[in-house]
Amino acid sequence: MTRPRQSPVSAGGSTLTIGALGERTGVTSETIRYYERVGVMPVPARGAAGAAHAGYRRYGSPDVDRLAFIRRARELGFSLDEVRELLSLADDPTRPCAEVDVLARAHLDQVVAKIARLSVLETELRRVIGECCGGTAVADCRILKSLGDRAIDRVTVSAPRSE
Amino acid sequence: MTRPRQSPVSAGGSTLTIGALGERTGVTSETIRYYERVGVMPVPARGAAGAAHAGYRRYGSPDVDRLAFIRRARELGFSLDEVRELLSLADDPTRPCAEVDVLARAHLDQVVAKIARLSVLETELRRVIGECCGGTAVADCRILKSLGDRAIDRVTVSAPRSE
DNA sequence: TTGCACTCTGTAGTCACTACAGGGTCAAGC
DNA sequence: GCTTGACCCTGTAGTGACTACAGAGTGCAA
Repeated sequence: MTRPRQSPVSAGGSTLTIGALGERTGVTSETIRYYERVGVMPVPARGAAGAAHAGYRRYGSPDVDRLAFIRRARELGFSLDEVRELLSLADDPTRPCAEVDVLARAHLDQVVAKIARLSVLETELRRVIGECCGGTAVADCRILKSLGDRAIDRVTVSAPRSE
Repeated sequence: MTRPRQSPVSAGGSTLTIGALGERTGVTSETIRYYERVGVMPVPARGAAGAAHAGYRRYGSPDVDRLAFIRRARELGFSLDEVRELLSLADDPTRPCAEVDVLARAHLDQVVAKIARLSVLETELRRVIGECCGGTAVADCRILKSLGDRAIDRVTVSAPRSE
């Protein structure tokens, strides 16, 4: 948590260590290495043997941009697969913009569907909580009784995992 | 998908195979075994050696009830840890109902928070999509440009993983 | 006897990280 | 020169809630 030493690469320099890159983008070093491993971040150059910080990853401003892009897409809820797709679209400026639009709209649909499912859930939970009579023992607990019911069958909640 | 043979245990019988239990509750055999492994479903009796279906798991109606309870709680978005807690509450009828209420309310809070985060995300996505000018090449794509921005910094979206 | 549906165990994969172990590299302070 | 401590390296394993598969056994009908 404390920050007694500056990152080994100067703040304004064009080459950044993984930690400095992480600081600029709000991503941890471990996550950056993970992104490299799964191929959304490129394999970077390394400090030469004998030079300062030999073997350390070296990043430049295109990497900052790319990582910021990834982070923002992730914040918007795109999966890493979708991010990969967006990046490959961005890398080839001749491809049609419509592809991006399709991706974004599909994602929006997912978000809207997720909100709808959660809203059903909220209503259901409020109903279940509202039934609590304040009894002292769970033997009479209406919440548990309600969970034992098939009451939710009334609404269409499909896969619970993607809630 | 086809169903040419009936489950080996008669539909009205008191002992069910794992497949029959799954049919009644909409849970796959693999998931039921998983629930057993992680301790939310009890270790069931088995068919005796020499008897029919030796070694097969045998379930009764309490198991149907328990699994239905689990499934419904999962549909309401409770984690398996929370389900375990709910079940242990239900198993001891002398414990106070308030504990269940606390669990359900905490969960409701999470659901409400999740909806709020997703709604921010929806707005943001709609804005981003609305910016698409219908250009032909991604070189001019405003969606991609917008993803390159720091525009979302205006809103508070924290961990993307729990979206 | 063959085929098929179902069951068994055990292991590995999914997603997007996160956490660690066990080591190397540097700079500052004593 | 030595220690301390911040940072970096690789590789592996863990998370939650399943899902998928391999390779084997069981039982019934044609």
